Amino acid sequence: MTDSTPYSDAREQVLAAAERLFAVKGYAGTTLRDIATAVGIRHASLYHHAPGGKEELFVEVTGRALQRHRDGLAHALASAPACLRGQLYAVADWLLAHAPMDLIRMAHADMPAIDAAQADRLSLLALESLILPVEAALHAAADRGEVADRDLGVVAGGLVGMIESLHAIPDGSLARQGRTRAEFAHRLIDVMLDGLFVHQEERENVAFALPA
Amino acid sequence: MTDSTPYSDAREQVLAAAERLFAVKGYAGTTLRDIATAVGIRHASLYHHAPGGKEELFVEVTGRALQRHRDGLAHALASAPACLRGQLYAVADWLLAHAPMDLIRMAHADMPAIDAAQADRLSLLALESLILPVEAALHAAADRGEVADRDLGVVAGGLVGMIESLHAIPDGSLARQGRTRAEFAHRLIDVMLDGLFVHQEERENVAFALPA
DNA sequence: ATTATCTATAGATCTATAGATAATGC
DNA sequence: ATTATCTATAGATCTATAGATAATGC
Repeated sequence: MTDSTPYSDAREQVLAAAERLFAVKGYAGTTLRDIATAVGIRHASLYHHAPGGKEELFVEVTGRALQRHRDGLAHALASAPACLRGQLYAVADWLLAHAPMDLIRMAHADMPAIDAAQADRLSLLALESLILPVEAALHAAADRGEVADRDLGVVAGGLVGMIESLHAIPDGSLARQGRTRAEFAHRLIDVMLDGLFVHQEERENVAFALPA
Repeated sequence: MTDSTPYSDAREQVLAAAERLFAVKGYAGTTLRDIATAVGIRHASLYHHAPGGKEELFVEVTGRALQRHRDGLAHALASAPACLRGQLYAVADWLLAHAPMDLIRMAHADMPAIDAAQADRLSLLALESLILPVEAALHAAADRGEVADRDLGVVAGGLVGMIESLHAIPDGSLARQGRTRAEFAHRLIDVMLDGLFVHQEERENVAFALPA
C-alpha cells in the first residue's frame, strides 16, 4: 500500500482499530481501552506507538482517513463514466463502502475537544477531501453544459451529507428490505439530477394508465 | 407552554440544558457536570430531578425533543402553502431553527450506550418524528400529481439528512458569506424538486447568452 | 412539610507514566 | 540492540449515593 513503510505492522493494526472506532463512536465515545481491546493488547502499550496519547491517535487517524477519502474519491471520479450521473454513483459507492464521516459530530463534538490548530487543519482537510472533489465534478459538468452553474459548493455539500446520512439506516433494516445503501444513494442522485417533479410526458403516461 | 405543568421550573431548566448538550455533544460527550454547570448547580443535585441519573436524563430529553419535532413538523407542514415546495421549505426552516439531530451519531454511538428497549423505542420515535411527516407530505404531493410516487421513504430520509447536514457548516463560515443555512436548504430543495440538469429552455438561453 | 440544593465521599473508569519483561532483527 | 508489550500505579474525572442544609409554599 505505502511506498516506504515507516510503520510496523503492529502500529498499523493500532491505527486501523483507532480509525474505525473514532469514526463510528467519535472522540469522546472511544476509550484507549476500546482501541487496545480491539487490537488485543493492554492500553498502556498504545503509548509506545503514539506517545501523544489519545489526541495524537485521533488526529493522526482522522487525518489519514480524510486523505484516503480524498485520494479514493479522486480515483473513483477519474475511473467513472464521463457523465455526471456515473461520477456521482461512484462517489456514493466509495463513501458507503467506508466508515461514516459524521460531519455534524466532527464539527460540534470532536473538533472542540482537541487542540484548536489541529482542529482547524482537520476541518479544512475534511472540506478539501470530501466536498471539493464533488464540487469540482459538478463544475466540470457545468462546463460541459450538463447542469446549471449555480451554488455548486452547497450542492456538493448537500450531496455528501445526504449520502453519508444513509449510514444511519440500520443494517437489519436494509437486510429486511433486501436493499443496499448504494441503491438508495443512486436513487437519491437520480432525484438530484432529474428532479422529483413529474415531467410532462410521464404525467401523461400516468393519466393514460388510470382507468378513467 | 404546557397545559398542566407537572414539572417545576428548576427541573425544566435542567431538562433544557441536558437536551441542548446531549443534542450537540452526544451521550458520551456530555457529562453530568456539564449539565449542572450550564444550569448553575452542583452535579449531585441533578439526581433530585432525575433519580435514574444520566441515562434517564438522556432518554427523557431525547424523547421529548423528538416529540417536539414531530409536533413542530406537523404544524409547519399544516401552516405551509399547499404546494410541496413551500412545505419542504417549512420543514427545513423548522429543522434548522433547532439543535442538530445527528442520526448517524444516534444510531452508532448514543443508542448502543443505553438500555436496548429504550434505544429501540427512541429509534422508532426518531423515524416517526423526523422522516414519516416528510414522507407523508411527499405522498400527498404524489396524490396531487406533483411528483412521481417512487421511493418516497428514501427520498424523505435523504432530504432530512441533507438538511440536517447543513448544521455542520460553522456559524463563522455562514457569517463570512452572509448566507443562512435556511437559504442553502431552500436551494437544495429546489434542486431536489427541479433537478440539476439544465432544462431545454434554460440551456437555449445559456447558448444565446454566449458570444459565439 | 415539601422541594431543592449542598457537602462529602465511594467506587468505577480513564488517561498517562515508569520501569520491567519479552520478542525480534542483526 | 531495538522494538513491542507487560505490570503497577498515579492522578483526574465521572457517575452515583447518603445525609445535611437551605429555600419555598401552605
